[in-house]
Amino acid sequence: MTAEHSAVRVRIAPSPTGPLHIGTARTALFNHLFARHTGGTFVLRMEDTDVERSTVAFEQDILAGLRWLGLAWDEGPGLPGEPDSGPFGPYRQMERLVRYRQISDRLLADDRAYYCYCTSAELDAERKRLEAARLPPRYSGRCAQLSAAQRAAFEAEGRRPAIRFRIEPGIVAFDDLVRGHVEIDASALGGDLVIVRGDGTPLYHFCVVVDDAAMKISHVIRGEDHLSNTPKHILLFRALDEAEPLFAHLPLILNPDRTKMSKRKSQTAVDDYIGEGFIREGLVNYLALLGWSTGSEEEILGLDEIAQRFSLEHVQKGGAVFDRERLEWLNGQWIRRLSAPVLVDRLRPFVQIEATAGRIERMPADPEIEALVPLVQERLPVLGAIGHLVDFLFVDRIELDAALLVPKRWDIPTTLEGLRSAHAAIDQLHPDEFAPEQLEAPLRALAEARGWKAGDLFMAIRVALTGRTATPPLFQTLVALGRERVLVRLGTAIELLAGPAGEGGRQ
RNA sequence: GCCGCAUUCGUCUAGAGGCCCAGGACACCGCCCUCUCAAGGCGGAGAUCACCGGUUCGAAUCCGGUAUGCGGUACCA
Repeated sequence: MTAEHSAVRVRIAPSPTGPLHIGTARTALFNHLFARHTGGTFVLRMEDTDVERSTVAFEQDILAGLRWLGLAWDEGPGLPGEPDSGPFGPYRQMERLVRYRQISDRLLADDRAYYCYCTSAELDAERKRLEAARLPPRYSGRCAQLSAAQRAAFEAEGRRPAIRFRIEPGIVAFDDLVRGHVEIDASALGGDLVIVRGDGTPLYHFCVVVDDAAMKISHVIRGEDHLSNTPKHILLFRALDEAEPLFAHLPLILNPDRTKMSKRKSQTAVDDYIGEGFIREGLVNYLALLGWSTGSEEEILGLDEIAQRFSLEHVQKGGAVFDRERLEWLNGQWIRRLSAPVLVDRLRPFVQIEATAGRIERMPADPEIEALVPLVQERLPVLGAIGHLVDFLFVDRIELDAALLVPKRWDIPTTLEGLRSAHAAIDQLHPDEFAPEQLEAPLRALAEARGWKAGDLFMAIRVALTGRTATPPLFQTLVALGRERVLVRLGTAIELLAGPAGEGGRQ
């Protein structure tokens, strides 16, 4: 890091043509980390020049998602109706049109660019012809030297010209901060590059350079899919007489089949992960470790710790397959680290969803959710799993499967006896004795007196109370249910087993 | 097709000439703990470091080639 040069300025430049993508989030993260580590500035710029596909809803989604992840930007667009923040605004490209116009005019005046009157039909035909001849597609340059008369003729036809930037022959080289020295022959770039559409709107390769220059971006940290485009950008920086930034191309995040991660094959929307109950700590930790490592064996790290350790030298070169299982594990690690009040906050919306969907009969109050924390905290890979874990606490009637009620080593008569004696034992307890420790002793004693394995008795009770064989610890569950409901549910289970479908029905 | 980049256990990765017949983590299997499920602890299996050749006393690490994969090649970003 050369500290004597101008300060580090990095950016994330998403396109509001879809919801926040996991890949965009990761690129934003790396930029943010680099800025934090170097004391630099993190800029957010919306690349909304694809008017057809850009929407304000997507823009909002992206901003909200980045904020949710904790990736605050130092400069960027403001909320609707609010001013942008930062001295290099505006930070939405569609609000910077005059600038692009000025620059393209200048390029035109310097003859670094020219008007091209080819229609897309003509261009398509040309491309097809080249492909048929097994030649690389490339613009012929037939508008490169038009006379004023020729231009006038095209104009008279009503053709709206695009603007093309002249790609001069030569080798373009740069030193990528993660890949090292890269050289590309400009002749492989496909000919002169369209920088402004026929309708006057500027194109990505042009805007990105104009803006990175205007916003004094020092390091362009982006996905590897832009590596091959970098020479175009460098040529543009030179034509504009602007200093080239340093480049760092991050490895791609991959589908399981090792192609670039896509909506078709993977879950790519950050919203969907949020909706499942991934928490920001888990997602950030996981994303940071996709293509980067500390160089040591540390792996459970918070954003600040990651920022301290971050460096581009430890960025991996090869693509990384997105591994949901590892994400879930990391997420669970972070859920376990949350304090009870924070976990209650994070859990509340997910409990609400269960209530709204009618899977539980009412929305529990905060103290009730907090009481759940010890039962669920180490059993949640994602917050959305809360429903299935504790729904039996919030419904009047549970579904009981008589077959499930009978523990593996037991038969129906034994189960009935077990449940009846458990009912009696619990019935004898004073309501104010209803605590985990006070429940366990008598029930264990009961099992021992009858010569049962405690586990079998407990399992019968568990299923009678919850309908399930896998639950939080039994005695905590009993307490959470409360004495009355415990007795009622034991009674219901006994009836079910003693009824026609139960006793005598099986075994 | 052309151009570029990449390649260490199934997956994420450590490794920057001898410490590596390759370490950690997820997933998997087993054991322990244990009222179930988790969590946790311990252990196991899993990579001829893509391949071939070279440099070197010595290569996963350096060089060359090959293969495979991926990315780019738009008046998308």
